[in-house]
Amino acid sequence: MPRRPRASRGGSGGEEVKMEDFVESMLNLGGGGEGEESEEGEQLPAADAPQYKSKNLDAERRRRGRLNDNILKLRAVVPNITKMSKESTLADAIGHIKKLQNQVLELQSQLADSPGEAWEKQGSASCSESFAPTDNIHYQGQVELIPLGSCKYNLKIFWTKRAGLFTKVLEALCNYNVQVLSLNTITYYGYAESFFCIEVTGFSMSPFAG
Amino acid sequence: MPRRPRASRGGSGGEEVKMEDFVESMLNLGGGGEGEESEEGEQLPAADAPQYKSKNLDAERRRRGRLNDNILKLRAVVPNITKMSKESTLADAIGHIKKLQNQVLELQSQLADSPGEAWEKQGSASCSESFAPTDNIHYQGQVELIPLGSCKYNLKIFWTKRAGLFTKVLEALCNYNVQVLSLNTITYYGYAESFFCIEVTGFSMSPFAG
DNA sequence: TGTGACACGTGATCC
DNA sequence: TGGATCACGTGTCAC
Repeated sequence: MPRRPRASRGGSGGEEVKMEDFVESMLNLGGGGEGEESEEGEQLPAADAPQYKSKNLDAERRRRGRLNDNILKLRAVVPNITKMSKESTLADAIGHIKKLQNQVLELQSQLADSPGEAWEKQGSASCSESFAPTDNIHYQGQVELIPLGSCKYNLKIFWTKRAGLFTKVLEALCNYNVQVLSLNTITYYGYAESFFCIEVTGFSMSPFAG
Repeated sequence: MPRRPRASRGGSGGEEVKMEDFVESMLNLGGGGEGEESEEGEQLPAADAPQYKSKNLDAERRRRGRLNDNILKLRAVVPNITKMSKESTLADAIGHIKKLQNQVLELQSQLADSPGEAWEKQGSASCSESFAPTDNIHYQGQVELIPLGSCKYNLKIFWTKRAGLFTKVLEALCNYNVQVLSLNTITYYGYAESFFCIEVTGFSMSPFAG
């Protein structure tokens, strides 16, 4: 029986007065106050008293209104509402939040997947948040080179999208006898980030080195 | 005053009995039931009556418990809890759902972003759901070519990731005098999808065509 | 008929 | 000391 933390037991003798107020207000509400004070009048003569409002009656009303407003707003942003009840609304909101979080994780893992299959192990920070285009950082170009093995590197280039720029980068790579093993490019709002997994060889079988 | 739809005014004469039950239960609760039935005994002699429970007392308790459980679970899945209150919990949940939905939309637009800046207008279906790696469809390779203008195309290739394969594709493009204007590649769980924006020219200034 | 969901006003508690 | 929040038991409505 963990409930019922009532029964403060130790207050002054004023409890009966409060109880009487409570009973009176309940009777007033039950009677409605229209015209049938006949039965109530004989029980409690203060039937025409000005309602004996509790201290926090309207505050509690406001609080309930805010809570219900939030329940309504929550019901507005959750697409799959199974039942029009508070409990179902909360349960659906919980399920929707979990589904959205899984979706975000999946999309981020798809975006963050890199050619070297071990990009994070190289110490490069995961860039889930810094990718937001609302960051007011203006890059003209940013290059990062991370050695992987003997001749392998991860090349990370951040730039502003421009037609023909990608070809120039490939040209430059070819000039250094670089072979592109794999490549990821993410473009968003005029920016682009490319992750090359490259291998530097003394010679090249590809016609690019011609 | 839109509230207070009470005062049904029209019930039978059994209202006093219900009110008495209510008052009695309130008094019993107020006393706590430990040992000080002295004052209550003189007010209502039915202090040892079996509580005169309302019809739906425990049902209401169960309902409240479920609601609070859901509030707790909701508070568990929302990361940014500003205040430990029901209202703030709901408000934070609403904000979190909105943030997650915006994040999902942004990530999906990043994934669906294509070099031609108008990939969707070419009739290619938006692939937010079919990208899920849990789809048990095994591709050996899939190529799609969508004409954009006079000499421009969108080339869409779906393959299984393999080292050196990307170089072979670039070789093939070079053999057709194709210039890569821009490129998006998304890799996930061993699969890769590349979106080329290419231009076919009779000659090429890039060294690839050598 | 009765069962569940709600709104209501209250007392208690925390700051 | 008030203001805010909460749990409580009730009456009422709908199915």
